[in-house]
Amino acid sequence: MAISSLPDLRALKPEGGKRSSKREQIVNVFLRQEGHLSADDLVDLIRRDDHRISRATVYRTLQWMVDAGIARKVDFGEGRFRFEHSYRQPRHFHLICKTCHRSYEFLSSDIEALVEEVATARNFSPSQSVVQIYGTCEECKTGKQPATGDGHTDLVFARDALRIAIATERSGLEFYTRAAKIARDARGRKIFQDLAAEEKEHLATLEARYAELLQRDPQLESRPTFLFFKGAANGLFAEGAERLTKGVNDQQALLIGIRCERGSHRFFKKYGERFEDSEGKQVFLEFADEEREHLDLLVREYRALVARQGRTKRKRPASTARASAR
Amino acid sequence: MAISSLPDLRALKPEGGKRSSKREQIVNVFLRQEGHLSADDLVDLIRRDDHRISRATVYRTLQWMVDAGIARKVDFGEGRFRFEHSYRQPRHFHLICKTCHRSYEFLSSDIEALVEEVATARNFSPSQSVVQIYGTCEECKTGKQPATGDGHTDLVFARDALRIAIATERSGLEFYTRAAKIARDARGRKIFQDLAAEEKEHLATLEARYAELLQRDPQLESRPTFLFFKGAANGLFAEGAERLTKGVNDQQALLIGIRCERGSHRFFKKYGERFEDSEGKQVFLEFADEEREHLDLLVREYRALVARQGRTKRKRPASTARASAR
DNA sequence: CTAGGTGCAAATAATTTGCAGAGGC
DNA sequence: GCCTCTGCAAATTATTTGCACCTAG
Repeated sequence: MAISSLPDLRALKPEGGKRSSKREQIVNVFLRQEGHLSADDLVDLIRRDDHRISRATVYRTLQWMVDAGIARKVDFGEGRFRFEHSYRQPRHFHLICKTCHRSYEFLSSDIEALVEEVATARNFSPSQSVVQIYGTCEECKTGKQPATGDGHTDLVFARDALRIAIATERSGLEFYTRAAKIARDARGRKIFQDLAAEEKEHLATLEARYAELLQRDPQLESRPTFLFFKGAANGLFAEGAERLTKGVNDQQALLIGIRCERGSHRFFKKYGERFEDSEGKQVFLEFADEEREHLDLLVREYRALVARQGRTKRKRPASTARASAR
Repeated sequence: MAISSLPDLRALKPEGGKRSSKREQIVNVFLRQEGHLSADDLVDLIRRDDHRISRATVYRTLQWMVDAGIARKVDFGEGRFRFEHSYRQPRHFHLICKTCHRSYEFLSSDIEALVEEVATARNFSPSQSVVQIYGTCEECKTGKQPATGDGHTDLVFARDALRIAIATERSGLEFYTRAAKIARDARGRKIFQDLAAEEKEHLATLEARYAELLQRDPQLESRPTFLFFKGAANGLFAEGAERLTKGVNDQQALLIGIRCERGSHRFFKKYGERFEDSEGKQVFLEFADEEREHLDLLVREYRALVARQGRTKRKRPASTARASAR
């Protein structure tokens, strides 16, 4: 939850309003806090520094922050609102402990997808969704402190992004290795071998980056998952790799690869774009680019293959012509 | 949302409190309404009949209803609570229109499962979860009335239960038909054929019931989905049926069948148990029983097969012995 | 000088509570 | 008669607003 480096407030949408020491003071105190503050919590905090500040100003500043996109108003059903900063904080869901009233954040690409589906089925245009799981947290159940406190979300997010990227890379490596093995055409085999080599190299890079991340926070690995995504379990290429059996020819293998790379590229791009500037975002976007390159390579190769076959055989069937189009 | 037949209030947890005309009046008006009422809405409604009723009494009665389990307090982030009756109403999620402030209900077994997973991963004991999708509803976007109003949830729920049951039955029929085709042993083939016949018969029953349901509400089929469940799309046996290829022997086929029936039985039982008495609940529970019988039959057959093989061959391998245990 | 920021106190809005009277058992 | 329900008015809680004053640009 903590913000590793405070945002530059001067750069942060100063539109509409003149500089005011009070407002800046409130914003600074707010951003320095972690967790979900109620207006009252914030008033108390501010009054430690300066007890000549009015409740109304705090409310007004909170509203200003929400409008400026610095803060988000969240409702935990307590009969009052709480505020969380949105700077570097992606939209997320909450686990809310009814005993200690603390709340924990998580993100689930899977739940998001289902929510999207439900909305579509009902012809509903969703603008925002709330997922709140009420219950009892581990601490309140067992009485003991959980091993991992509120780690820096930034790092945890980067960790989860890297884990997904690594799983995808591993399944990609498996995929291209298999593809190279069953390839019939020398040229096709070369492509798959090259891609396998590239995946291997990239995998090493990602793993190094992961190790480097762990060094920055020794407990990082034991912190709970923040970003849930089922596709990560076996990697996004796992299904494709499974389909690569002896009977598959080069063209089919290319098509399966294209489908996997496309899915992967889309996932990483979509997620990368959603976040504020952060290490995790960077991981997502870099990976998306990587996948994009592979995708382009495969598509080029596929087209070349089809063209060669067109010269040899009669002509390519309409269906594969369609499939080769982006 | 409408209650087809009003519950018998006298039977409804009258514990703790004497009969009071005012309370009964309020409860009756509340239960007659559909949708999500705010305390104020209810006060207005009550005052149409009797304007000598105090706001405080309405609040007290609402609280009483929540305690008695007749009503649920829901928070749509408006800064005040709304109330919905829980009689015959399973816990559900909401789509909330920010324009017209209406809300629509849905249930998603899939989202529930993911929520459960997240909670488990975080060692969190969930007691309740809130899923709210905010946005714009179809009416507010297009301006025209949606074809289907607020249908009786009871009927829609029964419809969805039947749809899932039918899809499962269809995939079950497909599964047993295939299994009978590839069975090597005459006895195994007989079992699969019998089950296929049974599925066919049961399928006809379910379809008749579905048709009967449609007659009760001619628009029923066009009402939006209430219960979302991915497994329904192809039926719970679809995956199993796919695995039934030539290479599969009778023992393996039985195992796959057992796995499918078990999954199916569990799903229907779990869902059936969650709801208040209703047609949908009945559909779920009856189906669960049916699957349970099939499951038992398959398990018996599997054991018999293993025993026979044990006499013929050396001895059964440990792994299959384990698999045959419930 | 002037628009916007700030404090204070009063206003709202939803909901709860204290208390005295009313009514069922 | 007792115990609970009920109405009324006052209290509480979270938040907003009116208004006069203040301050940076």
